[in-house]
Amino acid sequence: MGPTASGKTALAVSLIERFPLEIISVDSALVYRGMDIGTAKPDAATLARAPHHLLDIREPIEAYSAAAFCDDARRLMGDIVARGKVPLLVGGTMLYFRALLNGLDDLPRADAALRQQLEIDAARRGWPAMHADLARIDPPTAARLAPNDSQRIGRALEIFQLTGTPMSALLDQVHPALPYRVLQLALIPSDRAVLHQRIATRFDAMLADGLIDEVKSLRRIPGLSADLSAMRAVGYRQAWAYLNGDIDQKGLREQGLAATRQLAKRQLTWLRSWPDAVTLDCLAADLETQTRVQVERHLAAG
RNA sequence: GGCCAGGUAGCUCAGUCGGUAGAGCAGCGGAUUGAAAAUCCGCGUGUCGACGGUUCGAUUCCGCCCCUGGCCA
Repeated sequence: MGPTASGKTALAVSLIERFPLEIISVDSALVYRGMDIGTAKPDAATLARAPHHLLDIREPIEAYSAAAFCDDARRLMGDIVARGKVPLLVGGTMLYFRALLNGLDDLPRADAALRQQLEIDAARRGWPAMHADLARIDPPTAARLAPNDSQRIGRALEIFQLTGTPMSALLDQVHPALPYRVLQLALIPSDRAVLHQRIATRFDAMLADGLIDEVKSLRRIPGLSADLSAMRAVGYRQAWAYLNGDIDQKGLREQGLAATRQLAKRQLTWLRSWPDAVTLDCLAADLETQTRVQVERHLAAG
C-alpha cells in the first residue's frame, strides 16, 4: 500500500522475481481499458515479467466498486493459493484495501437510475435539502454527514429507497475474517517534497507520452462523459477540461499536479493511522532489501 | 531621462476615509461501507517593497530610493 508515485509497481516487480507471488492490483483507475498513460499503468514489458490481475477489466463507461473489488480479489486469492502461490496485493485505493480486510456490511448495490434521479433532485434543491430529507428518515446517518457531502448523502438515500431501512440500521454487522495471514506493508515517504518532485516528473512524462491524445480518443467512446468516475480520475479530469477549452496547457499542468498531490495526501492520511501495517520509507535506498526481509520472514512463518 | 500604473500570504488579487489586513487557488491536518484517482470537513501573523517625515498611532498621508509593466523621449 502506498501513495501515488511511491514506487509500488517497481517494488512489486522486484518481489515477484524472487518469491512465488501473483500480483493483484488494488486500484480503482487501473481497471479501465484504454486508460494507460494517465494511470501510470505498467507497460507491456513490465506486465510480461510481472502479470497483474484486475487491470483492464472495465470499459471507461462502466462502474466498478469496492464491493466488486472485494468479490474479484477474494476469488483471485483463492485461485492463486490453489496454485500454490501467494497473492501480492499492490495499490493505492485504500478503501478497497479496507473493504477487503474488514469486509463490507450487507447493503444494496448501486442503482444507476435511482442515482440519476437523486442527482436531478439535488441539482434543483441543493444537497443541504437532500441532507434534511435524510435527517428525517435516518437521523444517525445525517448526523455524521456534512450537508454538502453529495456522494454519501446520495448513497444513504439510495439505500433507504431500495430497502426501506435506514442505512444506519444496516451497518456494523459481523464479517467473517479474511481466511489468510496478512502482511501489510505501507510505503510512506520520509520527505513529502521528494514525493512531490517525483509526481511532477511523472506528470510531465505523461504529458510528453501523449496523455492528451489518450483522452482525445477516450472522448470518442459513445456515452462517455465527464461525470463518470473514470473521467473524474486525476489527470483525466484536467485533460478533459483542457480539450473543452476550459483551461490552457499551463492550467492543465498546474491543476493536474495539484490534484495528484492532493490524492497522495489523502492516501497518506489513510496510511498514517492504518492498523497493523509495517511502515517502510519509500525513499530509503535499501527499500527493496527491507521489503524482501519482511516478505521472507512472513513466508517462513508458515 | 520624463510621465503613468503597480509592488499586500507560496500564486492571483481585494482592502484599510490613519487604529498593524482577507478572499480564491496552492499547501497542511482530518473524515472515509457498492462512484473512493471520488466526495466532504477543518486550518490564514503576512518586516502590507526599503529608508526617512508628519502623527498618540503609518500598510494607509508626504518625501526619497529600489523593483516591475506601459507610454513618451
